[in-house]
Amino acid sequence: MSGGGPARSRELRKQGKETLRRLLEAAIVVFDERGYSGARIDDIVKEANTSHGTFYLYFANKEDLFQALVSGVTDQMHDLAESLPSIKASKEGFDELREWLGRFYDLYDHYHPVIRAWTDINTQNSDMARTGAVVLRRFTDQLVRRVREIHPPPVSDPETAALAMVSMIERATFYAVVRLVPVDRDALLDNLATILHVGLFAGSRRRRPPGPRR
Amino acid sequence: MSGGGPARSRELRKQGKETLRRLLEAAIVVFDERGYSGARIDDIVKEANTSHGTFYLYFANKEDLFQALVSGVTDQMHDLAESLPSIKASKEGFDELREWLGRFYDLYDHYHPVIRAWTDINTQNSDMARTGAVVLRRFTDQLVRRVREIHPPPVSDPETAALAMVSMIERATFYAVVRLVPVDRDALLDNLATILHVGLFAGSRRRRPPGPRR
Amino acid sequence: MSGGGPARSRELRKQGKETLRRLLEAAIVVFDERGYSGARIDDIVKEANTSHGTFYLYFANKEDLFQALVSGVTDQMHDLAESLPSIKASKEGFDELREWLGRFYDLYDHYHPVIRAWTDINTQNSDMARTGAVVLRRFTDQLVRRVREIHPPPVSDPETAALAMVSMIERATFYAVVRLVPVDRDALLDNLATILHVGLFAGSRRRRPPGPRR
Amino acid sequence: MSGGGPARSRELRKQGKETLRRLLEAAIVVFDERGYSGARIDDIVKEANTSHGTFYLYFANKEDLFQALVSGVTDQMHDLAESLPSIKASKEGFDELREWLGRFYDLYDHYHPVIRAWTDINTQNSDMARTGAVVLRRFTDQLVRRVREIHPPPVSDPETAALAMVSMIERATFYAVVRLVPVDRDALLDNLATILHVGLFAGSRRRRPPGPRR
DNA sequence: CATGAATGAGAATTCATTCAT
DNA sequence: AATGAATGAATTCTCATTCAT
Repeated sequence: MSGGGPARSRELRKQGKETLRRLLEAAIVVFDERGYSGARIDDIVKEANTSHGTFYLYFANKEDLFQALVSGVTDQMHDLAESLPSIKASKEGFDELREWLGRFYDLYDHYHPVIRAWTDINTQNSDMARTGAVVLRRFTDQLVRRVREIHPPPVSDPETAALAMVSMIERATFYAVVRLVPVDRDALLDNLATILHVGLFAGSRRRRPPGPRR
Repeated sequence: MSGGGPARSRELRKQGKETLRRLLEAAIVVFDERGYSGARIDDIVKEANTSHGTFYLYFANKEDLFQALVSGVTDQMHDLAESLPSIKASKEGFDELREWLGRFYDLYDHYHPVIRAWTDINTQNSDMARTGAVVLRRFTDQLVRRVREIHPPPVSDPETAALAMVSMIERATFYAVVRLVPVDRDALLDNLATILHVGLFAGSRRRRPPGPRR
Repeated sequence: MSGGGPARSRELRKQGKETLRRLLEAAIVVFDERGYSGARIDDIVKEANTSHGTFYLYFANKEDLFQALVSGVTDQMHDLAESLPSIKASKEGFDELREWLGRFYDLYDHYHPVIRAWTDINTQNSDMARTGAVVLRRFTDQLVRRVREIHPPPVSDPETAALAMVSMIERATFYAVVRLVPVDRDALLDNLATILHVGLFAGSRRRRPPGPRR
Repeated sequence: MSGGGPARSRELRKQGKETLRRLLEAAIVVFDERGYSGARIDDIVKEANTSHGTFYLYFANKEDLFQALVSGVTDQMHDLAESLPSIKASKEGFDELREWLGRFYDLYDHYHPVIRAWTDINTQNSDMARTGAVVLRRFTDQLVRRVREIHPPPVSDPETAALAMVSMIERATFYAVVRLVPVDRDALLDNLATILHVGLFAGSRRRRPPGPRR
């Protein structure tokens, strides 16, 4: 993950890279504790064990740091969307789906403070909101593609169905990750995978796919 | 919707009630534009066409105002959760479900700036987060109750299934309301209702329920 | 003299006007003591007996305050330029010229900290520099007009001659006002008036105009 | 021009001298763009293509660098003042005067950012202001000497007349050099020389000295 | 000699809240 | 009941200077 404005214009040596990394990780921690707008630069540098002035060597301001984090998350989200496999009716298909959901969960788990703040930065016309829409789009588009591969077509409107599925995955993961509901990772993933798999193949199969482990 | 701290202890005449109402509505507008922590008292009083000093005649501070808004939303959310009807397999059952989703949508549409700000107030240990969890709980509990009424049982784990459904409804509505995806109210509601209805009755019915209008 | 950005958008009552005036006068004092860039907002508000926050009620920042001062000076400079009388060869003409120089001196005396900073704010492309050029232009233009009224023409190139005269007046006044040379007001004014008057009428008169008082 | 504090105590090799020279020239450029207090060490080292740390190898701080520049200018100004020739009524006298003004112009042209910054350092009691007064004094004293050589005495008060002349020369040159007025070097110098020469010899001559070339 | 990194004191700015009218 | 003015604590940001390599 690369630095913000000021850092982008300089060549960073080993020490510089390390400091940059520390600042980015510290920001995630502080955003988690206090939210984006509640986070003070001061909190971040303390968490990163560095000084106030150093912060501004790497980022123009808090938003610049946030941008750097967001663009990192965005990249990984895009890769993840790309890697959504074809969804097969078989047990193997179920397992692949569940495994993919697991990777989504883990990414979300690490970056949820950033993702959360992202949603909160209410700037209709900013390109931050635009970026968010693009990420969402990548997930739904890829899911639409996978749904279209299924015969017979499980739904009449794959576009909206995909949006609904992504909504479900995203928010349920969010609730779990921020502990707003007391559900553990495996239980959630089993259930999500089951609901999705059943929903997509209920019309063509008699029996349920392998149920959740617990 | 009632006033905050200072206002609570006073009897409000007609003029006072009007000012209070203007402040609350202004706050929603400003929270929409700038988020909770980005909203300055100054913005709110300007939007409400009143003065700085007047604000503190009605609210102890910004959080007090926010509490007033949240408790209004919370009450309405609870009423709405309560009103979720038994879900029947019939065409009538579908219509009732869709109608209920419509009421959810409209409530969300008006208050989304408040709901959004809710997460902005990140402080894990505040009772604001607690309140959010309670609202979520009410929805899932009520939905679990309705799912349990269905025979044969459509899912093996009604608790997690309900969580997934609520997640889907909430987030898809959010995406639509804040225009992060270009879908209109009716199209979204038709599709959500269909997905939920099919999901709950697919096992016991041969044919799809009435499809979306468009 | 009117206020800066923030103050311009509000109606000021008596108390507000008084505070604004105090801030502007305080700024002149502080600019004199420490120069423009050396002046801290803190110094200014202390001199004005008000608080830090109050400053920003009237001005967006130091430059905004400076702009307000400059535009005040500019207006008075323009009026002064306008009031340069026709220059007559007579004793009365000499007296009128000297009186006008006296008004220039007094204006400069009060505002020299502002004028000085103005010159220092080296911003080739800013409109501040532009404004300075305009003021200079007004003086030279008016002087050219007055020189052209004289017969026979005392100089072959009135444009550059006027520039030279204005340069002399401005800088000599500056040296005197900031005490870089030990010359008092009356002595300087007598001499300047004499030099100018002789320069313009030497060709047509035999005798010197009434000499300086000392 | 010699280096500042730290550099003074060291013997500089070829590379060192080159770096020192680059820093001094860079400072002039940056002072021109941003003024003295607006100039950051960072700007200067970037302009000089060197690093932050290197700056402090040659100068103790920004003021030290400035002192080095000022003392260079001061020396050259003193030499220039010394070199003001006796002013003769003849065509040759006019040419010598104009040539001297040309040297003043060129010196001013190169160092005007330094001269300008000089006033930016406002602190009345600093010896920097003292130095400025001394330079001014040298010019006026030398001019007084030259005026006293002229018979019959062209003015009754040579002291103030000299001050007025120096004021005119300095400020007109300044206006021209910083492009506040659109006049080119030769035109300005012709006119200045003419005005001075006529002023000093008008009483004893019938005809104008050779007019400006354009 | 040279450099990138780090530092922290100092200055600017914001904004919730109080107050006098 | 309403308001304009004032306040100052909290925060952001800048930049001269030092340091380790």
